[in-house]
Amino acid sequence: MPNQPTDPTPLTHRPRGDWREGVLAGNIGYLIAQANVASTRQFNAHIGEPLALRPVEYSLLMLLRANASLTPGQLARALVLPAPSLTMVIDRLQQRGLVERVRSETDRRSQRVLLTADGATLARDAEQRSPAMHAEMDAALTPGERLLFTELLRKVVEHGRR
Amino acid sequence: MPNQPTDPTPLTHRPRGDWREGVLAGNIGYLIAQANVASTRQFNAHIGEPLALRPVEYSLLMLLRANASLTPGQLARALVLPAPSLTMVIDRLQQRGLVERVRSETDRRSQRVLLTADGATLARDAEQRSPAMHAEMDAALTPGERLLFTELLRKVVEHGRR
DNA sequence: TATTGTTATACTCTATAACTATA
DNA sequence: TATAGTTATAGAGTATAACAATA
Repeated sequence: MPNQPTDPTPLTHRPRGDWREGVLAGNIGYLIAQANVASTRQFNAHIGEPLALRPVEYSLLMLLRANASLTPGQLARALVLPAPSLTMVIDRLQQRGLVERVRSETDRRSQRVLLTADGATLARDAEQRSPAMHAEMDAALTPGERLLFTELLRKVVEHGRR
Repeated sequence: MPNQPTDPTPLTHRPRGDWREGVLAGNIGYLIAQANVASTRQFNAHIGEPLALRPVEYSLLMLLRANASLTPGQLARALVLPAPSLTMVIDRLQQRGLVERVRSETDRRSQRVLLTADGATLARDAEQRSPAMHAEMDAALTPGERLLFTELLRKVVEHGRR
């Protein structure tokens, strides 16, 4: 639980360094964007740079690890990415030999994306690095807070989906 | 408080639509990125499109509303933006007549950025639209959850700063 | 020499529209 | 006509290095 000492100064007037945040202090969108910067930095340090994976590439590998194979359409929806962007992501991963595309026999328009052996190895490696990445985030939160935070994020994401 | 009915299915194996999230379900970075997409959409609907303001431009105006004037250096640090990016943001706002740059008399290298009359009017308008924007986010959270969420985000951001 | 801010440039990310091929 | 996916293209965001002016 967040258990701040009660500071009578309104959040909007509390100085952070040499400036005041004003209404931004309570602005969820602003805070989410800032948190996104921080967590992206942590991702890059622990997974992105060592394995040469971008956040979206990592997410895609994790999805294929959990689902064996998915269509580009499913991946686009899961990652909230427009289809053309997804095509490029898959192209890159395919060029690196991490995923392959297999055309459906029954409907030759559609295809399934799946991990190659190399892709599965890299995905496993990436997954094993997750605890180290989370350890850094966990330094900011107690275990209880972290669980709470995850649930609240899930609610916001779920509600924001359309 | 998040008060989920206890579902014995592990988070990683719960299907969302026609796929499973796997380890991403508990991945804070992934959730933050998704939440960022949702909140950016809400920002654009309520403030960004009606007032032709990008998120960073809105943030900058709110900071100037709270601080009267700031140097580009302070703004860059506050917005976690590299200096050249900030230059371009200020350029745009200046061309629209929303902010102006004033050179310091004592140290002619530095300058102060401040709102013009038009900028102050637009900033006030933008601030008045915030409640409507937050109302949408609030539909996903109870008032208590929202406060909690804000505090947790602040902790993560604070800790991720460097 | 160090600092403030800008210019130039490149690279990534994202979004839209138009297209191909199947159905 | 509708759907799955791709190509082409443009715009926005972000990062780095080199520079000008001032201290």
